[in-house]
Amino acid sequence: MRERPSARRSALSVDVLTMTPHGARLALLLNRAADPRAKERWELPWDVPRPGEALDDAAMRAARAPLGRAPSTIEQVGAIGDGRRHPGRAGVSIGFLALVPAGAPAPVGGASAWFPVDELPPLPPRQRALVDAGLTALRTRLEISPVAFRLLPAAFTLSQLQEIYELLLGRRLHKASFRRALQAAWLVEPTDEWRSEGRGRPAQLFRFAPRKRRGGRRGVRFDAMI
Amino acid sequence: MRERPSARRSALSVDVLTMTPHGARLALLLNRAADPRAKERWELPWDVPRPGEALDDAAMRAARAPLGRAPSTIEQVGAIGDGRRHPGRAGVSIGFLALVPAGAPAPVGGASAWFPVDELPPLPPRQRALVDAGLTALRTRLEISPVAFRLLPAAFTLSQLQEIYELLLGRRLHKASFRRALQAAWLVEPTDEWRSEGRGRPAQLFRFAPRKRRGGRRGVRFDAMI
DNA sequence: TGACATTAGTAGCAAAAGGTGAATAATTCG
DNA sequence: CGAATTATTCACCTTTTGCTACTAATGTCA
Repeated sequence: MRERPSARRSALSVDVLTMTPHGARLALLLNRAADPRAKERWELPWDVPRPGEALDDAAMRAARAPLGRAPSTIEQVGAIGDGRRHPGRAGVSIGFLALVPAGAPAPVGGASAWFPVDELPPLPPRQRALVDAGLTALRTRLEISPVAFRLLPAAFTLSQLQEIYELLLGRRLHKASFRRALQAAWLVEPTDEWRSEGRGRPAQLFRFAPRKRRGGRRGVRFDAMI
Repeated sequence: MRERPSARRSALSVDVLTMTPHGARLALLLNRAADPRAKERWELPWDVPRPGEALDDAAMRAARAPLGRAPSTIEQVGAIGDGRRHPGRAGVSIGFLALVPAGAPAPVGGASAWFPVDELPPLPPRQRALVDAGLTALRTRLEISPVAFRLLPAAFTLSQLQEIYELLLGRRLHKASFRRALQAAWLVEPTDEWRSEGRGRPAQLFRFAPRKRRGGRRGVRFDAMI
């Protein structure tokens, strides 16, 4: 079982937002609160970096414990150091987004569970703010970082990929346009496998394999601003 | 004169990347190193947050001291907490990007100076990494956050705005296309002032005034990824 | 004063990119 | 086998973008 961070006040914590698709929704991994006096019963996995340890490594440790394995990516999303309460009473908490491919196993033991992000239980205020920042970052990075691919196994169907985008964007996308744009960007390559998912025509499996940038000259886009 | 942070080892520092356009280049504000034994003679302005003080407020203090006034924006760019050296020997350093409109006065006293970002003197390794992260963040946020407008005074010409974009993107943009996209996004509104800048036709001044979003339905763009 | 250089701002067109619905393909189920 | 279901592609049309060229307003200098 994992070692729980000491209850002593610490200067710094790393708090992990472990996300995975669960059906048509995004799920977040929460730990049962260690402190029985805590008003909130659940909290983000968190830990205190060891002296000299890189923040990413500390976050990876915190993510690994309840998950039972390493997430496919971990990236920083922001630091909060104001008066809002943190379960470890850390002065500053740094949020990390950990992405787990769909089909993740249940968390280790009964001390952790997945929650749909739109039905989260009450959280310590600072962690609640980190969750909001992380969800915003996830959507912001969707078009510039391969986050969607990190929420899928190495081989996936284009319909699965589109579902991830729809889940993260919160709206339906047109299938033909989605595929045309994807192919034009040389981001995926087909494998020679096909998956039959019950009824209907089997789908070809693709893998994430970004190719060289073709002439990337582009004007400026102002329509994504504010 | 500003109070220099204590030389004691601290758990945390906020380090500020103060940027302003200088001619056709971006300039960064550096402080002369406090420690005479330091190999690098210059360093990013930095400070240690007071207990209970929000990180943004601490960063604003650190930015204000050498600049003599508040920057137009300050935003977090990332935290580094690995083995790389920091002048205050902080365990973790959080980088903040502070933007200053063009035409900034010279820094306060002789303890600070502007340097073009592509000709920076040697910096403490951790601060060097923060600078790189900050420049990347600046370019990444260019299309989703009004950073370019924060590098200009409240009233500006469209040519000035285009120059900022060209400076940040490192490439020339087409005038007609730039203006057409800008007008279509309802981001600026004309004032009734005109500026005569020596030779050539006088330019109308505009101000940043984002209007309501017109139907924002859009497909997914994959061409900005990786 | 008038030709010319210089900077600002616009039009218009062709090409590329994007949105949409329908057609076609390959399966499972009954 | 035929209906239902899912995948994949096509064809058509609209919007966006890149580009060249043009007009406008000012300073310079002979």
